[in-house]
Amino acid sequence: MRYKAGLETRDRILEATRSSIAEVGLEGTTIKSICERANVLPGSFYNLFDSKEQAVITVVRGAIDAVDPDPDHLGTDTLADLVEAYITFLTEQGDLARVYIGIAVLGSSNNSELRGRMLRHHEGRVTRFAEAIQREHPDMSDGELKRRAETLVSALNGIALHRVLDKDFDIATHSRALLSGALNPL
Amino acid sequence: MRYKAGLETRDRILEATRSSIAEVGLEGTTIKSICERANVLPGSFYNLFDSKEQAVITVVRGAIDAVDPDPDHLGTDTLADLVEAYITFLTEQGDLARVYIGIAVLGSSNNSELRGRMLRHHEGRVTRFAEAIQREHPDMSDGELKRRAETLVSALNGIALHRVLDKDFDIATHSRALLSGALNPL
DNA sequence: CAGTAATTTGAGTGTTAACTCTAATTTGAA
DNA sequence: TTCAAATTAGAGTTAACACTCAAATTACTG
Repeated sequence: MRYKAGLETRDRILEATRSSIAEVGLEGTTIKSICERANVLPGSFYNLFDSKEQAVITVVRGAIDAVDPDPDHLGTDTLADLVEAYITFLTEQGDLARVYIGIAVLGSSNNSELRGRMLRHHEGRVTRFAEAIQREHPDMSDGELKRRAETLVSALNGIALHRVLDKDFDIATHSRALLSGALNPL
Repeated sequence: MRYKAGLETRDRILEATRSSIAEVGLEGTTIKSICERANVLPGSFYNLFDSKEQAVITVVRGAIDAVDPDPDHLGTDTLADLVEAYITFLTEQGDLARVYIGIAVLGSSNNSELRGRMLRHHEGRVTRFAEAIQREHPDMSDGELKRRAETLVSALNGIALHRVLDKDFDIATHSRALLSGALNPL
């Protein structure tokens, strides 16, 4: 049972955790950095969360959910829709996108809970892309569908990742280039 | 001036640092983990290196150099050659490849020395790819050349990165698919 | 076979991290 | 208004980290 004050503090702590991961990464995010951003003392943090990891996982779960704008999975997306949705997520949800990329790619190695969650998420994403390709190419074999989906999802992640290093990197143009065949102009 | 014993210890420490970064990442690599792998005590480590960071940078520099099998830059590589060289590096230099991907992508955020080094390396790599594209398409504009090179390098890194999460991921097939246009079979 | 310089030892230092605990304060239902 | 439960405060604990240092040992040179 929680009072209103506790729930508000909890929200502040999660927002602080999110911004801290986005700005300084998982490694740089400490109880101290979270508490300072949230204007809270360690005792309050541990009154609401069992561990730092619990707060981090809550934030990451939110980031994973935000990647997929159609959780109901209506099955009508085109490949271009999926790519555009990813571009939109990356460009419009700054902090969450940074958390997502940071963890998807690098942070999960230590933490088996996060790692498992991210791997399952990735599997689902590849399936989603494969189904979209199949809608456009009904005769393609399952193996080929999966292979193409994997290439595309990994390549998109590579592009998203580079933005973490270079703030001005134009994600949208590069992502669309993957689909338009601009890599192989022979 | 160093005795032979010291040089051998130095090699053991660098090899230990390399394998530690490859296995448990930069964050999991501690003086203790290095010294245990190298069969050395902390005092010996600090007799040969000024800091942990110095050993790490030495290892990373080796990984960066190993990516490029033609440092003389003869200017005769085709795009396919460059992609194949990267595939070879990733598949045949297991530990170094893991170090490279780990740092290129995630580890450099804390460390400005590493970050600067990696950014310069990336720039050089994009230029290299752009020149290879130009050799095949002499009429393409500089902007377009750079854009295509950036897309390709980032996408390749995304594919390489996914192998860190999934040991069985087939880097070679997916990397070649980027060039062959198999992403966009419309 | 000195003697000196390099190397190794391993206990020790200072710092910072996550997390705990008790007491004080605030909340809100009866 | 009362009072038990929820919340907050903040000093304190434990552990792990990078790194130091004086003494013991080993490697090479003349």
